[in-house]
Amino acid sequence: MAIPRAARTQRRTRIQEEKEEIILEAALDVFSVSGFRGSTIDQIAEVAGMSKPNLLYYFRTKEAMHRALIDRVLFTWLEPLRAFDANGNPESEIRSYIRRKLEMARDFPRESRLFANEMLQGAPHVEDELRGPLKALVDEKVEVIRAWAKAGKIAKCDPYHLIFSIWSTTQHYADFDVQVRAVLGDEHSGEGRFEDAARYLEQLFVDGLRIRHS
Amino acid sequence: MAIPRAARTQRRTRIQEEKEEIILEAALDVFSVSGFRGSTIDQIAEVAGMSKPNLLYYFRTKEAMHRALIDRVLFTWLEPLRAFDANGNPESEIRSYIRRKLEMARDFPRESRLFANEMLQGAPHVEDELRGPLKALVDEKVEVIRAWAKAGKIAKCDPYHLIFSIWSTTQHYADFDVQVRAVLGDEHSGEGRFEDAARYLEQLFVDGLRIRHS
DNA sequence: GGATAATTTGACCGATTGGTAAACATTACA
DNA sequence: TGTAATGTTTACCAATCGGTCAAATTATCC
Repeated sequence: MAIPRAARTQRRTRIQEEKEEIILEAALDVFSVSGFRGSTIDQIAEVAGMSKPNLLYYFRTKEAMHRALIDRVLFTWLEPLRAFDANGNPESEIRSYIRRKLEMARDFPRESRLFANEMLQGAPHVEDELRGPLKALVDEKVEVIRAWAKAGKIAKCDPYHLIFSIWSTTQHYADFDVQVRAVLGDEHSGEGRFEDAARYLEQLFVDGLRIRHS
Repeated sequence: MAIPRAARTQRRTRIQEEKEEIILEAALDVFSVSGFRGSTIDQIAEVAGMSKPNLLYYFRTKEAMHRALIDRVLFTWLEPLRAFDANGNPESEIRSYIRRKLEMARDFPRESRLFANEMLQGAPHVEDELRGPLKALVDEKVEVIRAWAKAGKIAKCDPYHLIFSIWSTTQHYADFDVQVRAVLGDEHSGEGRFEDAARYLEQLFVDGLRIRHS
């Protein structure tokens, strides 16, 4: 008789690690496109290449799968912000933060969409994490930016909205990928568009559009 | 015997207009949160306060409801970009475009989320509209911006990515509303946050962060 | 007021949903 | 190699899904 997963206290088997990895990979495929409600265990099972009961042997509910996925993604997702260094100089820190976020949008678009889906639905599964760890981390970095502004190294601006604007502009290339491709047309939708985006965004944040006042 | 909706050629009844309005309103509530796949006709029927068969009397399928909703939203959603005037001066045009988009995020968050949900799912219902009318409109405005850059009124930059960045930064306040509230905390989540966002974004796009090169 | 068309609903359908039970197969380990 | 634990599958369940049907109700118009 198999022991229900939640009751296991022993170390995880090799097979467990492998299969759980495969399942989470498949779940990411499905959840990131259809959101929690719109995804079905059958879909995930098919992508994972195993039967539904087998899948439910490793994760007892659809919720548990989603939970495990969110937990894993949330940590790595905040890595770039964590790397934001108070001792660095504003220009290089902001430039590299934009670069890193953009790289994540390019290399982990499914993770970005999973998160976006969760936000659109009102964050029913992660609101605590948002109000807790996320807010704490942002508050910390906000102080860094405020200090820069106070020291005259950067224009006075609302640091919260500055962070929001970096998040939104970079994640846009993952979450709204279809729209970006459609608007740019097939000829400009190659991988070069991330380089274009990086160049534009760095310019925007560092220099603005340098609009001539008339 | 009732005449199937699609076959009707006569003018629409008063009741038809009212009920279709109620249904689309309810459908917007539901679809904008859960996306197409994640929403059910029963949910919409309950929000609309009528029985499921009654709802299906006005829209024969879930698809038809979604379609009608998307069609209605798409048009008004592009209104701000259409208003973008080639003859205006760059600063006021960009400022007011940002303002208008931000107002839409504030006043029509459900419409924004409906659209975002559709994008996340790969735009299965609207890809044609993106590649057609949307791209055409953007291309037109891109030429305006290019002309401004050529005339030296504005910094040289990729106009496509400029438009993307205005879209993403403004819509962020509708689509990621939960996150914005969580990070700002309850004390700064009042209606004033839209004024703060507008001030910050206008500054960003017009002047940038004026980072001192070190 | 009566006929006729438009609207509304309860009962129902087959398919799909999340999840279970138990038999069966495989692995790890003494 | 035997055996106990782990892993997998087939068959199935009640609930919900999108949607139909026919009967009942209501609005419209002469």
